[in-house]
Amino acid sequence: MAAKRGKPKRIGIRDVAEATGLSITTVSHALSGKGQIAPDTRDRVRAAAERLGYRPDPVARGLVSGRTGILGLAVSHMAEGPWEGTYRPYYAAFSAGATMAAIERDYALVVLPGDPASGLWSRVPVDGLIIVDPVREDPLLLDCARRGLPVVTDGRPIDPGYDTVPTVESDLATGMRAILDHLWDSGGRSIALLSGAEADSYTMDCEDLYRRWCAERGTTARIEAPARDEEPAAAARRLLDSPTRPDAVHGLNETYGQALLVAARRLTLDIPGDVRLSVMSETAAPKDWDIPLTVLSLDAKRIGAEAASLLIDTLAGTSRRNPVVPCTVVPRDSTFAG
Amino acid sequence: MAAKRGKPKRIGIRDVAEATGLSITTVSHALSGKGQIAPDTRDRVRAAAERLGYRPDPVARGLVSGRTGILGLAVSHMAEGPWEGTYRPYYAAFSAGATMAAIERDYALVVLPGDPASGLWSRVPVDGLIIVDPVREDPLLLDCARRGLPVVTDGRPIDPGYDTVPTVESDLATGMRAILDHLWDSGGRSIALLSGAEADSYTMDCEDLYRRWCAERGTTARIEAPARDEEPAAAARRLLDSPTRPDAVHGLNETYGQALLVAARRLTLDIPGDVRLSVMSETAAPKDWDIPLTVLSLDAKRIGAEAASLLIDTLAGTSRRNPVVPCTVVPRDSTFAG
DNA sequence: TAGGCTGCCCAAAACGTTTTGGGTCCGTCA
DNA sequence: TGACGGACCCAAAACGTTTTGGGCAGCCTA
Repeated sequence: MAAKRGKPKRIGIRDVAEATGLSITTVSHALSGKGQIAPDTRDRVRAAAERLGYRPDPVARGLVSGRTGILGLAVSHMAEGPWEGTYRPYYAAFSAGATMAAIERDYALVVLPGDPASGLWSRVPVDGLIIVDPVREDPLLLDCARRGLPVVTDGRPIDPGYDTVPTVESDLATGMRAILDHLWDSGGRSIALLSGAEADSYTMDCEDLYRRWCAERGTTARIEAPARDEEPAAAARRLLDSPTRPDAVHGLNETYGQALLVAARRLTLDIPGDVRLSVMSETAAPKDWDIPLTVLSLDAKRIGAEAASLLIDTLAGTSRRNPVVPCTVVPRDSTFAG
Repeated sequence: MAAKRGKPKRIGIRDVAEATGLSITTVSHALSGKGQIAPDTRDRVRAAAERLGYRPDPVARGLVSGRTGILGLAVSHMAEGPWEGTYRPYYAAFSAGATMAAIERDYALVVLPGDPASGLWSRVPVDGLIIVDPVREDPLLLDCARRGLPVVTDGRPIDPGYDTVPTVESDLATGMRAILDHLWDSGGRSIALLSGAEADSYTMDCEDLYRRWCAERGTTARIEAPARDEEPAAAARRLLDSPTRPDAVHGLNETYGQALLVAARRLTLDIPGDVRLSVMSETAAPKDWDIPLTVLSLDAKRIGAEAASLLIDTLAGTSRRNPVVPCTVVPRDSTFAG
C-alpha cells in the first residue's frame, strides 16, 4: 500500500502504455481526445490511467506546448517588495480579484517582485504579465517588450511608445466628478484635495480632474500633499487646522482618509457640520465598521479581475477594447445625515 | 530594432554555443559555474549570452531538475472559490505574508482552488503545498499524500494519521487567555463568546480555551453562535439585547466584531461602560480607523510567512520544530479609557 | 618513457510529454 | 482484381535544458 522502498518513481505516460500494451502516442491521443482512437481502446487507456493514478506532468507538457498557464503580476513602483507601499489595500484587493478571475479561466497567478533582475524572474515561466501602475521609464515594461512577453497594464503607461499595450482603466473622470458633486451637494463650498507625492497616472489624473472641476464651478482649487517624508497626519492637520479651513476634503487614498478623520476628531470638528470628508478607499472598513467617511471606491478587485481577463484574451489572440471600470460612491453621514 | 518578421524564435543555449564555437555542455557549465571551465572561456560565454540576451528556459530547466520553485496555497473549506468565506481578511493577510516570504527566498506562490479536481491542479507544477484550515477528511491532504507532494498546514489536520505533517500554529492558548484576562481586568465579569459555525481547529480550540478559562475563574461560560444561515447581526443582538446581557463579549472573527459594534451602537450601549467588546481581527481597521474595539490579532501575515518558510525548509530537507506564532492584543477604549 | 593525474572540453542521454509523418489492415468501388 | 480511402495505431522527432561519462592534451612522477 505504502510507497515502495527505493525510488518513488513517478508514473508516466510510458507506464500507462506498457500496462495497456499500446504505444505512447496512442495513450496520449486517447487521453487528450486528439487522434482517431477506437472507443474500446480509449476506454481501456482511461481505465488504466485511472487505476495507475497517472497525471501528465505539466512541466513536460509546457515544454512542448510553450505555454504554462501561469500569469505574472508585478507592481512597478515597488522594487523593494510587494505590498509595502502606501497603496497597499488597493494592491491586495487587485491581486485577489486578478487571482480569482484567473482561476475561473483555469490560469494561475503569481506575484512577482517589481525588479525584473530578481532571481524569481528567471525561475518562473509566465505566459504573460500584468503590470500595475507603470512608472516613468518602466523597467518592467521595457524588459517585457524585449522578451516579447505579452503584457497588460493597470493604469496608462506613462512612457511613449506603448500605445498598443492593452490597459484597464478606472473611470476616474466620472468618479471624481461624482464625489466632488456629492461634497458640493451636501453643502461643501470650499473643497480641498489631499493628494499624494507619487507621480503615477492615478495621482496625476485625479489632480487634473479636480482642477478642471473647480474651474467649472468657479471655486478655487486647493491641493495639499505631504512633503517628502512628511507624515500624512501632518498634512491633514495643516489643512484642517488652518484659518482658511476648507469645509470639505477629499483624500486620495486610505492613509489620507484615516489621517483626516483622526485630525478632525482631535480638533473636535463636527462631521459633517464643520467639515465633510471623503476618501478613495478599497478597504471595506468605512462601510463595514460604520465609519463616518464617504468613500470613492475604484473597485480594485474588479479592476484586477478585468486585467487578468484582458491578459488571457490577449494571450488567446482575441483583441478587444480597453475595459473602463466604473467607480462607486458610498455616502455616509460624513457628508449628510443618513 | 523591432522583432524580425517570421518566427520570433527564442534564443536558446544552442545559439550561445554556436556564437562562441563551444559545445552546449560547456556553455551550460560556464553559466551555472558547475564544471571546470577556463576563466577566459567562461568570460567569453558570459559575454555572448549577455549580448544575445539569452535566458535559460525555466520550463526546460524544471523538466530535468524536477523542481519548479513554485509553491501552492489552497484553502480547504472553500471549494467554491478562494476568498469567499467568512474569514476572508485572515486568508488575504495570510496569502500576502506567504507570498512575501516565498519571494524573499526566491520562490513563487500560486493560489489554487480548494477542489483538487479542478483543472488548475493538473496545469500548474508545484513543488509543495500550503493547506490552510484543513477540514475533516480533507481531500487536499489526501490527494497530496497519494501524490507524495510535500505539504505544510496552517492549523492542525483534524484527521488522524497526519502527525508528521509540518504545521504552523497560533499560540491561541496564550492569546485567548490574554484577551479574556484583559476583559476581566477592565471590569468585565460576565464574559460571553460569539463563536462561529465552522468546525475547524481554530473555532474548536477557541471554544475549549474559553470554557477552560471560565472554569478557572469560576464564571459561567456563555457561547452564542449564529445558527445556520442566520445573520451575524441577529446573533449579536440576541446577545446584547437579552435581559441577562453580558458585560463583555469577544467575537471570533471580523464579521462578528462588526456585528457586535453596530448592535451596541443601535442599542445606544456605552462602550466600555455598559459592555466591553473585543474581536479577533486581521483587518487593520480598528487600529487605523480608531474604532473602539479591542483586537486580538493572530498576525495572519506572519503566520503565512511562517508557513511558506516552513514549506521551503521542508523541501530542502531541513526538518525543524513546528513554529508557534504568538498573538497580539491591541487594546482600545472599548475596554478601558485610553 | 610509461603511467597517472589534472585541466579543459564535448557527445549523448535523460527529463516526460505532444506532434509529425507515416504504416498497416480491411473493406469498397470501378 | 487492383486502386483507393478510412480507421486505427505507432516510431521517432521535437521541446531546451542539465547531467553523465567520458576523451584528449600536457605535465609531473618514478
